[in-house]
Amino acid sequence: MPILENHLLSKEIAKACKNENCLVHKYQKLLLNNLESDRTLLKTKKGQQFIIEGAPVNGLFFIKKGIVKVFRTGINGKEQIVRFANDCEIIGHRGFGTQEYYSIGATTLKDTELYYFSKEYLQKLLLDNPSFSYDMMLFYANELNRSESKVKSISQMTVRERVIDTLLYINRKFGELKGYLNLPLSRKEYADYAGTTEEQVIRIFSLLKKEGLITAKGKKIGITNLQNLKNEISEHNFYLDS
DNA sequence: CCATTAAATTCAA
DNA sequence: TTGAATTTAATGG
Repeated sequence: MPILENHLLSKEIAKACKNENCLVHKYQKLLLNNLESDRTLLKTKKGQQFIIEGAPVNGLFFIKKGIVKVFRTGINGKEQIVRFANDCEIIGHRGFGTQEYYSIGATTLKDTELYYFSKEYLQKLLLDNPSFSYDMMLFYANELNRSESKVKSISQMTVRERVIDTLLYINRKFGELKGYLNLPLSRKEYADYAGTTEEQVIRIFSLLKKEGLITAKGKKIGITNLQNLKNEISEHNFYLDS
């Protein structure tokens, strides 16, 4: 790859990602500027599904820029959203090791650019590069932690608490933009993450509005009393940053 | 869970 | 930029 192109690519990444822990950022020379680098850049439009449950695993996705929801479909056909992911996150890692098929699906929530690395190439990198392997291991450990917390939250919290927890998660992860959560989600998506139904979410939102804890204009949700929301779930405060 | 109405979002002219 | 068409929210049974 020509030097100039490398340089532009690096600058582009540095701009897209200011997170020091971002693996693509940290290992960009290894991942992107390597001669043997086996990657493709995938440009998807909003609402596009790029991982289908049950499809064979050939590699791993890194989000270059955008937002993605990762979900699993239950027996009843109900969608359980596992997590939301934005810039620099890894998608599809569960199927990476021994698994042959994806156990999750992933859909973009806005126009998103993804890097796709082949399994073979990443395996080579992991074998050759201890530091990269270590960071990947930390990532997996953290993911495991997170998913265990989530199991707890779904089994021990009330519906109202889970909805509040979801709001706080979105707030933590995506922040606010002029008074509203910086990610428009449908009530159904809140429900799918909180493990409840659309109607429950709508009713709880109405209550929270009456109580002056949140405001809502369509898909734009504003948190007006963050502290009180936190207080309600404080006895369960096992959520780790994610 | 479903039906109805209100509201918001999208899309194309 | 508008408003008609479509999708989504909210409520009550």
